[in-house]
Amino acid sequence: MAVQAGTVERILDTAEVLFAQKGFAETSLRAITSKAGVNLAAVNYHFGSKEALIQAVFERFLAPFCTALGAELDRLGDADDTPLTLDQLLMLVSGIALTSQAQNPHRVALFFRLCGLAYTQAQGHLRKYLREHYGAVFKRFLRLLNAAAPDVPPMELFWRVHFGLGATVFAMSGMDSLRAICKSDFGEELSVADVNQRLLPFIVGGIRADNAAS
Amino acid sequence: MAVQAGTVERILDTAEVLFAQKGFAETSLRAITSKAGVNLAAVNYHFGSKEALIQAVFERFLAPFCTALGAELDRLGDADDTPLTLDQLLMLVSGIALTSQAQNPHRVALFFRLCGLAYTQAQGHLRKYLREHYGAVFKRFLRLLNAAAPDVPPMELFWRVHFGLGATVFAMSGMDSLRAICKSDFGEELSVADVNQRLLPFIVGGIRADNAAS
DNA sequence: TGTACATCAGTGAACGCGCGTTCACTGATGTAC
DNA sequence: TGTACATCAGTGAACGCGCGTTCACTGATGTAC
Repeated sequence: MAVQAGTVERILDTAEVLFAQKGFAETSLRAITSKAGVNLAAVNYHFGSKEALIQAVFERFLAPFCTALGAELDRLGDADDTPLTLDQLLMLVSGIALTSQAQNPHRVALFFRLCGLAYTQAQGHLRKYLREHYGAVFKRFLRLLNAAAPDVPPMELFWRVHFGLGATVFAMSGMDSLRAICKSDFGEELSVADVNQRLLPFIVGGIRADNAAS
Repeated sequence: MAVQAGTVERILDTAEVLFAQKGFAETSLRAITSKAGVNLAAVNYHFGSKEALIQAVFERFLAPFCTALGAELDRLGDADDTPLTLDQLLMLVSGIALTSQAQNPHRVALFFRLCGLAYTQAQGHLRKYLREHYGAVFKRFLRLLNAAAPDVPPMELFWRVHFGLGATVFAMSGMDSLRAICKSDFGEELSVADVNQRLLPFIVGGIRADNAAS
């Protein structure tokens, strides 16, 4: 009854916010459905299970992002003739992340928080799903990074990329509390974009660092 | 009955491992007590609640670490006469983290994983507890970092330290799966110490990076 | 055009289950007189 | 030395609760004849 616009979308919209706020296990289907104004059984009707809902939340972010990233990489050409610099590559990803969620940039921070949760919470099914669906795009990007930082050995780069990923995820996850501390300690109110602007040089500096002595 | 050695310790030992493996919400008291071989009611008897058990797990790590760190900082002298370098400071923390858990270095990775969980999972009570008990030590350390990197403005440093913390937490959290990927992709089996050795230059490089233009 | 049936989004109530917590209790040990 | 009582670690069973999931059902819409 009452075919209001987009039950499925309302569930996804609500779920992504609540998951990011409290985590997957801590957010009940009852909390999601009551806040979304839909019937409790609607989640299992449309998605099949809570696990499938979690995956659907991630897919709604990642599918447009990966499509846009792939298209942009195709456009710039994969060939080694004009390799992109490290800064260009990171700016590219950061820019696509922002524009692929044109609606509001806040969603990007929210998504990284979900990524952080995906890594730290159990959710083995989710890690498997992400690897299977998006592992190829990640490897393609890693190859470009290798071309952009030729003096960093591939394995070293592998680790540094993950360190940078960690810094990003952590910064986005703790964004709100860190910004609050920053305001109370330094009296400056930074936007999400301000934090990003500080994050990029940190990562570039980390990736470019001199190799450790033995 | 049967006063076996250290019911309390057996609960803490088991809880810290299970929490790190699966998260706080996902680990039930029944799982902890049955694996520890103690009665289910023993947790509430000795700790009062599950929340209090979580805090006790953190305290058992942090108390000796902070004591050792404070003592070492006292020994080196807080005064500005011979400021420590960035590398020295980070090596100091890393070294104390390792030696304060003399038993086995594996516990350090485990602890950072718990820290990652503490940040990403709800657990508001835990963040409050950590800030109240250990915020002062952290601020003291931040002041020393400021002295060690005088050309990085304090607020910039604040953010970069947290980026570095994020990289650390994430690396330790995902340590096992990252090491597995590293082995399958590069054929090299790294130890936890090897990963740490790669992490330090990344963080130093990130903190030392040139400031972003505007 | 009218009727019978199929499809499908959505519903309300109930299901069984595992959870953290509680409570009356046991049995060993220490203490006072 | 002996007895009564207090303390305390630990126990077993039960408590109520919120959870994800299921199921029979409704009512609107589309389709075949």
